[in-house]
Amino acid sequence: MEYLLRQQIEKIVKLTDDEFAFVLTHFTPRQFKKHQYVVQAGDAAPNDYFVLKGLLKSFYLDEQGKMHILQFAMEDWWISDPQAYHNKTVATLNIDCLEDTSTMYISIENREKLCAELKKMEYFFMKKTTAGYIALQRRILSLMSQKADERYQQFISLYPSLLQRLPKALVASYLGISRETLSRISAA
Amino acid sequence: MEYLLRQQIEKIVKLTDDEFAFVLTHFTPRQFKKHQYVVQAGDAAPNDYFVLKGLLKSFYLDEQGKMHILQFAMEDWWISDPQAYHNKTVATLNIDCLEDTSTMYISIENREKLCAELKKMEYFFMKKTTAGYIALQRRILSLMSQKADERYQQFISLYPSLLQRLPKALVASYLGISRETLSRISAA
DNA sequence: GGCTTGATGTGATATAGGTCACACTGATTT
DNA sequence: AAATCAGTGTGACCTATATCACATCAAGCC
Repeated sequence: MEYLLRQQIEKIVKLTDDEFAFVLTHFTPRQFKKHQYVVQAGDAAPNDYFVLKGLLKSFYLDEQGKMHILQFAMEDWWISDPQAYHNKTVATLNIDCLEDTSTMYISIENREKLCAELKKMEYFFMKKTTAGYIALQRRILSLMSQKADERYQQFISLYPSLLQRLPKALVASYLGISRETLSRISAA
Repeated sequence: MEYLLRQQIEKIVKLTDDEFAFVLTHFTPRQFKKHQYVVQAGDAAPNDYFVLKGLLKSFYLDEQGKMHILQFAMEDWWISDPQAYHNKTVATLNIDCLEDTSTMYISIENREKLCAELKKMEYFFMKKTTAGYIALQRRILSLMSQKADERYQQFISLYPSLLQRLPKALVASYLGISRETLSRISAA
């Protein structure tokens, strides 16, 4: 299934077979079961996971124990606690699986090595991070300028396939609204 | 004043005098006056500005003409419309000056060249973008999990120096709350 | 088959924050 | 000196959304 990873990388930089084989040596496969935690707040979180199959969420638990979903990740997406990962600190986020999940992860050490050894990969990660930055900025604008129902409509059009695999309560949490409000919105 | 730029870069990668001179050839100085626009929604926005002196804001105008501030930038900060910049599309954001400001900008073409020619700089931009990504994620969490007054307190402790240079109405817009609400909060 | 659990809907009520309107102060402009 | 304008405060009222409580339905489990 690693071809998924190669495919994604090659959307940005072309690799020879040897190069890809080299890239692969920096990754480790790992499986998780539904409900299993990949990252727990308070623990180290030195890995960035590329999803081959399955579905996960990353979330923050506030002081009142309320859950706020930052991200979902399904096939072909990446997920981590970026702060813990890049700054090599302890996680503030949690990541768990909504379905049985199969991943390939790269540790921050391996990533640094890989980037140093194969500049194409540094370029790849650069592009990926930049795209992520732009997406986050859009999300901030959406939180600031749109009403609950507009954000929901936007979610539907952006992620139709995700929608079908997620309970509505989780979509609500991602959108920053309550379960009940989302229920009333989607009824209308 | 270019030493400010060198100083910032060298927090992440060390440069020889020659290397920095080379880096500098990719930048262009430019001054703006208070109220002047640096980027206007609808126009191209192919430059990323490093602020030597002054203060700017980037903002989005929604359909109702309401302003939503995404970012401020003062000395030692960078500002652009990242989407327009990296994807070479037309701007959706506006950037204008709150004070007379002096910048050095790098066009996206020059940045690509520079990164290709001097891998240290690619590494520098990578670090900068990653840090930005993490900051945006924190802001999303803050918008989702904190009340207006908590967000304001956080802003005060994060950016005490900015606070003094900004009218409260702009701080309110950045925090995603109304002028009036901020006034009542800061009174309490 | 009965039972727990997860997902969803919906009514009643509460509230944070928005909106509108107006007042006051200091600058800046003419 | 008068006049405009930017920044700020504050009262009255409105509304989107949260919260609480309960009902329903389906699915997996003993």
